[in-house]
Amino acid sequence: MNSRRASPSSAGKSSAPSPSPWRARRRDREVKREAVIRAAARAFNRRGYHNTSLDDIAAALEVTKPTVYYYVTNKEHLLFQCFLAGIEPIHAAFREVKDLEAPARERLNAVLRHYGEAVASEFGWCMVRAEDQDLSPAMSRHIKALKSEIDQGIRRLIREGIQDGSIEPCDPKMSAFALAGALNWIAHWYREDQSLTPAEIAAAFVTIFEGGLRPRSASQVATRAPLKRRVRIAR
Amino acid sequence: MNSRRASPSSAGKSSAPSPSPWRARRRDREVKREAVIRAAARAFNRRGYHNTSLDDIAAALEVTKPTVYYYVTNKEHLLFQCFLAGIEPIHAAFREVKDLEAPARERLNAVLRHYGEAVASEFGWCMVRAEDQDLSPAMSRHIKALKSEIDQGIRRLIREGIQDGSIEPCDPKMSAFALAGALNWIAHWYREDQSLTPAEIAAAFVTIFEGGLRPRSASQVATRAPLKRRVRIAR
DNA sequence: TAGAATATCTACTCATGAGTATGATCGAGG
DNA sequence: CCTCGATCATACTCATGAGTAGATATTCTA
Repeated sequence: MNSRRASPSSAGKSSAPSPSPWRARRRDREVKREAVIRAAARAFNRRGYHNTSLDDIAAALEVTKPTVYYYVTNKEHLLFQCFLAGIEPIHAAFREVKDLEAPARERLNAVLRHYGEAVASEFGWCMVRAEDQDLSPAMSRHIKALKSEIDQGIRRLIREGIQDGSIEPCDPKMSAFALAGALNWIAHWYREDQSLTPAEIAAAFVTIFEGGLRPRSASQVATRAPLKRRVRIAR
Repeated sequence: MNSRRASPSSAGKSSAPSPSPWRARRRDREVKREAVIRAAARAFNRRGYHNTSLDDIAAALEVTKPTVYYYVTNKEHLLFQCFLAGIEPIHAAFREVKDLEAPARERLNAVLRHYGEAVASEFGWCMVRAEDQDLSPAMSRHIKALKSEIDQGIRRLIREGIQDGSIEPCDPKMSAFALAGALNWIAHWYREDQSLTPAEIAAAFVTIFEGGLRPRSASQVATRAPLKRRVRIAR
């Protein structure tokens, strides 16, 4: 983490003489800034936003609070940066899928897989839990807007799927809520040390969403209580 | 909980006829206590646990903070009470369904409907968001245990459904996470003034869970991009 | 109506944590 | 070697909010 200055020390850098130190400095600074954001994400993830002090974050980086403030303007912005880092891959997924020739259901599935992986990522917690309360009105609006984009994107894909016949007709709004909710919730239970990788989890979820609980095979075996479980009417 | 002194209070009670004032007092107290808990739930629901001070709750009840402390021991217990109030109907749903003769899928659906309604209730937020962080270790364990019971109950119903053929074979753990997640998330977006009632939302979700996104009808129309949307391969 | 529970208020304490003022340090360029 | 700017630490301020001490008010009982 602590990238001490890599200091190429210039020294006859090709012919180009001088803007290198400036550039190196700026790059260093950006690296450190990202380290701060990652440390914050990890801390928020573990203890929650309100139970994480900037002193905690600083301690995790082995620096002091003013140093943290040297890289971010305040705690709220810090959360916001974590949020952005978490949500970016989802936007990327939409872009990636945008111009694909494929039934909308498959495009939706691709987005959902990326979505699930993003939620299980280091920044998943921040992405999922930011906004609600504990944010200034302005910031809250901003985050809500970004989240809404994603919601609308999912709804659109569902509508397109219904149109092209690849998705069973349904209420796009409710379906989008159900899908996003299931995936968002991953942030509540997933921890690194899990047996499944984020990709595997996302894939499992997509399978569940696609198929539903009701058996596809016509079989439809028992419709009565099968083996054990006798009724004890008289309670 | 608070076992108030049953107060034999010595004094030849025995034949004594009228503990009525005592009883009335106790009832009053219980009513007020519940009012405190409801007020807290509403406040937590709106502004979140950490952004709600006990002064806020007191103000909502038009009393002062010490009065609130007269009815609950501290903020954490207050959240815990809200949690219990929220989770009770879910436990009730399990009990209700326990001795039913019906395919497990239908029993599961009944539970999920109650679950959804509970999450959309006044206490839904507290039930869903409690535990995580911001709770003492002991309380956290307690709440986790109660939540785990519900999770295990859902998994059990899924397993039973797979056995009796009413549910498509799947990973019970992942499926339970998906279902609970989708329903839990309702607490994040549902507000009273919605067009749909909690019952309607719960029903809609169960329909989605059951059927899945893939069309049931064999039709399977377009498998290619349908109308607009031409590819711009060259990026 | 005295006197007890019971119920509520006024006016604090005290810890925590966000954010800052100010000074030290260190590398680079002159 | 000295200065300058970038970086980081020490040591604060200040607001907030949980929880409490010690009244006071309100009933009900005797």
